[in-house]
Parts: sequence; C-alpha cells; structure tokens
Amino acid sequence: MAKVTRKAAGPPRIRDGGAVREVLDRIGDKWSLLVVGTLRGGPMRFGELEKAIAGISQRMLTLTLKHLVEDGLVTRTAYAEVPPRVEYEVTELGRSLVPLVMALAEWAMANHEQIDAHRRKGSA
Amino acid sequence: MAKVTRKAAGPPRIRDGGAVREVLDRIGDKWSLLVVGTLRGGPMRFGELEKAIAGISQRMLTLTLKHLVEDGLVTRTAYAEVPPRVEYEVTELGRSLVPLVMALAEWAMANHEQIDAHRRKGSA
DNA sequence: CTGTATCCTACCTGATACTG
DNA sequence: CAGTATCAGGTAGGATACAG
Repeated sequence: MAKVTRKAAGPPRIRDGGAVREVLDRIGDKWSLLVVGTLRGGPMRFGELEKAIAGISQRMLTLTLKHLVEDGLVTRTAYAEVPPRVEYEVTELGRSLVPLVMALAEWAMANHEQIDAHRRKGSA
Repeated sequence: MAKVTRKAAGPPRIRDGGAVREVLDRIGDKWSLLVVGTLRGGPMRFGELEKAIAGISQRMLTLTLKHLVEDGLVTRTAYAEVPPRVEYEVTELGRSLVPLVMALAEWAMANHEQIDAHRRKGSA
C-alpha cells in the first residue's frame, strides 16, 4: 500500500515509477515479448520456438522461458517420452499480454520503414 | 477440440521475424519505452526526464534520447539561452507509440502483483 | 530433443571529472 | 543546465561443448 504523493499541478507522468520499471525489467528484455508473441497460436516445443524466433540463442531461449514460467506467463509441460518432448504455452496471464505484444508488433511492422528512413538520413 | 493442423497451413508465427526484431532492438531496450511514455504529456527538459524516470543514469538517458531522435520518435530543441535549455518532445510517430506504451504500463501495474506472487512461490 | 555449463565479449551502470 | 569522457565493476547475451 503505497501512499500516492502527487504534486498538485505536477506534469502528467507515469504515476508509478515502480511497477512499470519492475515489469519492464522482466518482460522488457530482448526476447520475452517475442517469445510470448510467438506462443500466441498455441503450445509449441522448444525446437519450434528456436526455429520460429530465429536469432535467439539456445541459452537465451532457455533462460527466457524459465523466467516466463517463473513469472506465471508461460507453462512448461514435459512429456516422459523418448525422445523428450516439452511444450510451452501461454497462461491466462500470458494470454492477456498477447494483444499488447501484437499491437507492438504491428506498430513495428507499420513503422519500421519510416524509422529506418529517419535513421539513414540522420541529418535532415 | 479438433486437432490443429499446423503442419498443413504452416505454424502460426509472427510473419516477419525481421521488422519486429529490428524495431524491438530499438525501442525494446530497457529505457526507450519508458522515455517515450514519460514524454507523452508534452515537452520536457533533460533534467526533468532524469528526475521523472529516476533510476536511469545520465549516460543512458543521453544515449536513449539520441537514439530516439535518430529514429524520429522524439525531437530535440535546444534554446540558445543561459543557462541552456533543451526540450524533448515526441514526434507524430512517437505519439503513435504512446498508447501502446501506456497499455503496457497499465498491464504492468495491473498484473505486477500476480507476477510477483508467481515468482515468490516459485514451486506451486 | 531439451537443456546445462563454460568461456568470452559487449554493453549497462554508477561515480566522477570536465566542457559549452 | 546539458551534456561528454572515462574508469571500474557487473551483467546480459552469443558460441560452443556437453549431458540427460
């Protein structure tokens, strides 16, 4: 229970500074959002994710999935088979994040050319 | 539920692998989204941003702003005064990203407790 | 197939000093 | 005030090798 100590006429700021930072430290890393977005269509195996994301290292996929499972955004189901099969799937909580990820992805796809153009000319 | 015939129609993946990665490498870093979100209310000075974000180092604020300006998400306006005054403001493009940032921030605030709970119990 | 362990590099961080 | 420069220390991420 944090007391809200807002300035009377202060500038409109993200009135948190904590929660957002905290969560952004979790899902704001290089891969988490991409993994969550990739899992939006249903359960996927480790190898499938690795191929789908393409660019992620095995190590980072492992770590990212571990964190997502810890945070309750993804479930891990290991089947006692040979060869081993492990499936990952977004939880209810994770699924609630999917629309935001997709919105971000769409924004990225819609604007990456414009961003690239800006970067290239550098000096207008 | 019927079996999902992923094989036939190809797996449901983010059909890009490039643009999203590219943009996420830009704005998906630790600070960019936070800066953009902080600027949503109007122009702010360097020092204001530094205080508002609280936790960012001067170095990273400088770098992040530089990148955002390069990407065309933020404008930098220096006033030839003494003492110097520099204001940063989101561009049209940057403003189009604000709603997504805020949605993410709201999601973070709404769910960070649940995430924290998951993390803490660790083993269900 | 699904990870884990190790090494190595690049980058972030915080502090400090200095410039315009 | 608004940066730039630099250094020491930590951490994130990639590559590879190896294990269950």
